[in-house]
Amino acid sequence: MQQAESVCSGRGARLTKLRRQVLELIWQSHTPLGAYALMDMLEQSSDRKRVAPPTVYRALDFLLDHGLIHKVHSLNAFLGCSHPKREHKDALFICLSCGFTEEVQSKPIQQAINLSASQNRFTVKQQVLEICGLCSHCRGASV
Amino acid sequence: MQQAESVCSGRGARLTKLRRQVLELIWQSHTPLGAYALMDMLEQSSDRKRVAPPTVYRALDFLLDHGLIHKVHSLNAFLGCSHPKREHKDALFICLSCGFTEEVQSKPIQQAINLSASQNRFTVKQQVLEICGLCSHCRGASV
DNA sequence: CACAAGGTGTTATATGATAACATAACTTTC
DNA sequence: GAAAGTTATGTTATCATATAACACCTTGTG
Repeated sequence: MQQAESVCSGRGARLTKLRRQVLELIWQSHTPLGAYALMDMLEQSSDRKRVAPPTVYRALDFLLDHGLIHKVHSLNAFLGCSHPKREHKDALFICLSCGFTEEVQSKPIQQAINLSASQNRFTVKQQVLEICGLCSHCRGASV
Repeated sequence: MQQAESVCSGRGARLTKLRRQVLELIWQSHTPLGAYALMDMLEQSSDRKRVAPPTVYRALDFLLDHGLIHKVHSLNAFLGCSHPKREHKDALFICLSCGFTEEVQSKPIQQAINLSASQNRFTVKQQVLEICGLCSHCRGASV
């Protein structure tokens, strides 16, 4: 969370109360959160009355822009980024059982993707790699 | 399309008129189609009057289950699968300019992902790899 | 034919996301 | 510290994506 502060102040971006609250909620959950769930949680957990969708989406856009969260496309949900400072592309391992989601950086994966892209003469702008399955915890237990 | 027939009959699945129409529409487009676009196209292109969302989503679910189409999560859209017979996991290269989307199988990518999964003691059920950028055509032209 | 299973139709509604415009809060600059 | 400008948030409406629940029809089977 202090990281977030420093990232923002480092670029003159304002981590306002709303944005901070949204970021905290996302961080407190170790499973990805949808925008409407966030709206519910904001309503519950604070002085604030219910915010409308644009409000929360703007906060999310801000956090996305500054690399403080990721969007999980296969869930339409949002997740705190574990290393907001470095520029990075990484894989998300998403447990279908407990929802726990881990962000992993892998050079081999990245190299293989870059290789495949160049073989297809393709210029990569963005990539989404989301791997759903069972985490080490849940694959032992029967689900 | 004959492939689709054989896949279905091979497992006693019924490729009904509706399902066939949806599949044909998806195949005729070389860019991914959204569910509501499909509903519009069904209305236009056939005897049929406008179908409701559940109808088209059920057809899509059927086609997904049988591996005849893929869902492109980053676009919330659907795309014909190029090799419905073989079991496969692959990468989608999606051109942001022309929308052309190509399904690519890459052993190095798959090996790297499997390696990373096993290092994280993670059992993979499904994976989504979507790479957005510019195709060989569009990256020459200014966009 | 009667029945069961599977498929489709229909209505309503949840969830995800954005456009357009109004108001409020914070920063400069003077 | 007030005026002006910028950035953030509130509000209303609306579009897009997706599913739940239930009704009806179709098809295959005994």
